[in-house]
Amino acid sequence: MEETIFAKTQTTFRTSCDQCGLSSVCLPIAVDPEDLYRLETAVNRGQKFNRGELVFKQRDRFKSCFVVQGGAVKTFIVTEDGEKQVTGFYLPGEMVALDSINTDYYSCSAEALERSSLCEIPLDRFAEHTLRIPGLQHHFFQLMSQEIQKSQRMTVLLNRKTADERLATFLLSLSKRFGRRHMSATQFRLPMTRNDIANHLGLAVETVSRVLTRLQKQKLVQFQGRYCTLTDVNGLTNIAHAVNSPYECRG
Amino acid sequence: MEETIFAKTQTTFRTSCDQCGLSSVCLPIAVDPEDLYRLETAVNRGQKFNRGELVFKQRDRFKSCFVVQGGAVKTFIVTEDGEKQVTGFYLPGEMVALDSINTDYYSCSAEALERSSLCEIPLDRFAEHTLRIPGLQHHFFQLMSQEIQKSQRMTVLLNRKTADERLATFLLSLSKRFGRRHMSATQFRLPMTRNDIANHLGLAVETVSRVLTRLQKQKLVQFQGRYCTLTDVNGLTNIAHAVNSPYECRG
DNA sequence: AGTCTAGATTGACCTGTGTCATTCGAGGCG
DNA sequence: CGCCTCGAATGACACAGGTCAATCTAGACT
Repeated sequence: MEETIFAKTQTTFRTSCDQCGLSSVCLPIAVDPEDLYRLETAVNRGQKFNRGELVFKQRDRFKSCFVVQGGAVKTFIVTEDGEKQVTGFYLPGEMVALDSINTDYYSCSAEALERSSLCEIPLDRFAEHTLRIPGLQHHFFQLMSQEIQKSQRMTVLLNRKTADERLATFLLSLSKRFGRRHMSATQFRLPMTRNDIANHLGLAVETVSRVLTRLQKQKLVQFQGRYCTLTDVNGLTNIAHAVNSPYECRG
Repeated sequence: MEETIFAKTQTTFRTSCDQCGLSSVCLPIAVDPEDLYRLETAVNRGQKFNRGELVFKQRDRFKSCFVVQGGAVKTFIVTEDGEKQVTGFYLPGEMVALDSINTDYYSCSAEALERSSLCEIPLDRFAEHTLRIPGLQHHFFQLMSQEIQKSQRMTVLLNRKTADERLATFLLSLSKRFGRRHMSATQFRLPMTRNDIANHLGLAVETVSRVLTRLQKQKLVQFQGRYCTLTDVNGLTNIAHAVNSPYECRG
């Protein structure tokens, strides 16, 4: 039933939280069986979204965070001046909307990149939950800290890295994250378009294309359309963590 | 006693929290008088740091957040590959180290940009505090959400804006933040070097210099060394929110 | 199968911003 | 007071990556 080498995006979703396989994200919320039961009744599991559908919309009233079960999601903000900026990609096991917790409105929109399944975790009455479930608060603080740190690493990426370094970093990040969920870390399908990647990394689409073909020529990766095989993780790592600053070294 | 037009950095610090003038940051933590008393005993007020001194250091055990009372602080991270990246500047009334809450270690270092005074808010036993003070958790979640959103705006800035737009945005941000604290929003001293600005905005120092003189020639700002006078806020706003993307429009 | 469209690739060219090198100015100190 | 150092400003030049334009590819639909 499992698909071949490439990470499958639409799997059969389990009906109980403790079998979901994403326990490291949600289950710390529920430490004892009673909590687990409450969690299961509170959480709205396995909502499906088609490619292009919005999971939530910037400026809508904040209601829930979402955990990706299958598929993939991108978040983006639209700035005052109408610029669209992809702020993140979310893969199975990752939680979306942490940036909006305890604010009144969603601070970004989230859109399914392919047919996806998400768990909705209602957090509008967050305070009550935390009183009931002791570990919950700590867990969410941790998730939010990570989100800040992720965003700061992004800042470094954009500030200090060349196009090649950005893309190597990006591919390795996907690899690591797929790997964490027991999917292949070296062979996967990119759920997003080159355009999304370019936007996210602050590059032109053309540059993304050029760099990817260049990395391919260097035998570091191989592409067949969206399908991606990392053939030399070390090589990529070397590029990603280039010892020096963007402009004074290359090669 | 008040200094002239320029925001004073070393003021006489009050001894009680409710007179501190930063109430919007700290006092939501303490909603009733008893809480206030607890807060005053818990918080370590008015610690002084000289220019260049570290308030806390990346990878040190996380202990406290800090609120800037007077002066200014920069935070920076050092990446695996030895790059230094200034992640933020913190002015009076702003809280530092939110990105480290509920993590084991500080995720960045904080350094005083001039002689500064900070309030230390011990949060290592954060969970107990939140049980005792109901509003505390909500308040901190809010602060952290803001921090994430700030970081995301930074991403947009770095991704989509030219050097001119970045600097206009930067100056306006300082202006707004000084203004919030009842300091002049149009005349202030930059507490950081051009180098810090350049690093933070992902530019070369030379570019910062050139752009600042350019903005000066356009009569939008005026500089005397670190002293800065915004002479045309609207003009700056126009540049900061340039209607189109960096490269297809200029002027 | 044939058509359509959105996404991806590739080449030619251009420009914003980085690098290098030099000069200038101001604050700290013997 | 002059020396020293660090930060800032400015000019000459180089190049990474953007723009424009054309072509190719692969699903989606009739």
